[in-house]
Amino acid sequence: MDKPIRVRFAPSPTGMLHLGGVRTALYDYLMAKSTGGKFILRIEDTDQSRYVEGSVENLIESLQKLGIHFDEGPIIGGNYGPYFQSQRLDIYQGYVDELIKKGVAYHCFCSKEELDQMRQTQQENNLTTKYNGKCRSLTQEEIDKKISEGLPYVIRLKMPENRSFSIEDYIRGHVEIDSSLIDDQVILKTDKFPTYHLAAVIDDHLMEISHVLRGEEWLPSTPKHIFIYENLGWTPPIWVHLPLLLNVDRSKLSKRHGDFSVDNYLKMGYLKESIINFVALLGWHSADDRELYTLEELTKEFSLQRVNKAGAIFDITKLDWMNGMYMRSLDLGYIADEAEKYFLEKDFDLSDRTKYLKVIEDSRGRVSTLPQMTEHASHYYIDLVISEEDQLILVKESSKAVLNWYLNLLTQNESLTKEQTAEAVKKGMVELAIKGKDYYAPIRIALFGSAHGPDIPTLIDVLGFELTIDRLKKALAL
RNA sequence: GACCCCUUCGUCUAGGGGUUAGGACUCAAGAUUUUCAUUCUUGCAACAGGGGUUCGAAUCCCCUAGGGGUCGCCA
Repeated sequence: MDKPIRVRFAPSPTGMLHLGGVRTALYDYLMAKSTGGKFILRIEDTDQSRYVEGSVENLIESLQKLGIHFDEGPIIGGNYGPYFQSQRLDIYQGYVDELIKKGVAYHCFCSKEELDQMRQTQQENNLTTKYNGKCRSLTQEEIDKKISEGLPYVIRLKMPENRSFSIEDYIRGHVEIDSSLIDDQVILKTDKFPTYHLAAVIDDHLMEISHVLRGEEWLPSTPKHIFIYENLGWTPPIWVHLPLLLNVDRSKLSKRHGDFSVDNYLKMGYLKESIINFVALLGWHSADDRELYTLEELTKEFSLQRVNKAGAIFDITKLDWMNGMYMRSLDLGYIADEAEKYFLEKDFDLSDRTKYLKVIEDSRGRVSTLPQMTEHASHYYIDLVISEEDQLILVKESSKAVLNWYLNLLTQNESLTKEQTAEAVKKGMVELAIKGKDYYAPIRIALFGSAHGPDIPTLIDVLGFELTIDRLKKALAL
């Protein structure tokens, strides 16, 4: 029997959770859920200089908002904690000592200036930039002396010279990388914090991670990780290097090209349902033609085998379509609740919940995001602004006849159902002997402020008896 | 520059030796609707190029090209 499936999402707290992270976290989550495994959140805060205040909170909140819940991690804890790497420093130190003892890691006292110089020279001579191994064979005496002098140092991995590392990647298959190309990676920094390479390996092992899902950008450094596993006597996890999410110009999704944070997309009025669904489809697809999935349905359908190799461009056009689909198909009350803050921002009076629900029902079929509804809905909530062109239509004799007919209808029938109104609309056309545009345009302009818009029964139904009459009178008064 | 990864419509993708290369988004046209939106129908649009292997290649192999990633005491 295979080991239980345990996957982890391990972001560094350097900013808001962005869509690329969501995709990784989502695949982690789906993988765990679909196999009865565990999904772990681990915070990789080993670089204090890049730490951004509030980002851990944002990461957790964003995942929660999207419904991607983790089984172990910050706040909720678990049997493999702590889940902040900054709280695991002692653990790393022990393994660093072990690696040094084994002779596969060493002290390096080279200064930043020296290293910069070295890199520059290498670049000028078109050589691979790599540590030159100056401190590789320092004697114990030399090391002790430098340490006692208080010289700062780092610990580097002593990569073997002539061997080849084989990576068996779940998605990419067999990848071979020659050790001579790999740098003597710093694994412990001057400040005694580990670098990613050390901390991730140790934690993944200690937390019994079975599959490491991460972006493809990690593939080139995987040999370093394998080397550490080997020398600590551990079995590496199954590597799963996910294709990258790309900007429209095909470069790696980055902040430079826009704000791809979850917060931002939520703020722009995209539903969590469509964000999840859309992001899931960036790199994964079922064998059939299906594209619409709830998170729960994804857990049933998702499989790592069907994840693509090529990077996927994040194109918002399809997200817009998908969001529109969810706007129309999800529960009306839910959409109304989600949209409420955008309506409140516009100072619309939502005290009449029934009316609000009708407004939402009419609006949601016409747009692709939550806030876009407010524009259409404004015709129901604020005083109409009728264009000069439309005013010319309203003052025509036939138009007045139409408006009067409706005014008469409404004053005589205070409570018409939509169906009854629909019948009345047809009757009015016959009685007045006015057809088509001449009949519909004036009434729609009077009630909605535009010749284009919802059908008349809907208009009257949403506006309600009083407001309809009020608008009719105002139009007649022009 | 070196190394690694990738390559089917503009975009997301299905297909993995024999298919009229399928779907979705976008766009266009038409239908429905009093109008707008929705919805429906149809259309435009792709196997990066060149060599092999094979009776047969989008599919397997090689080369080339293009794109991306990595080359930090960042992750």
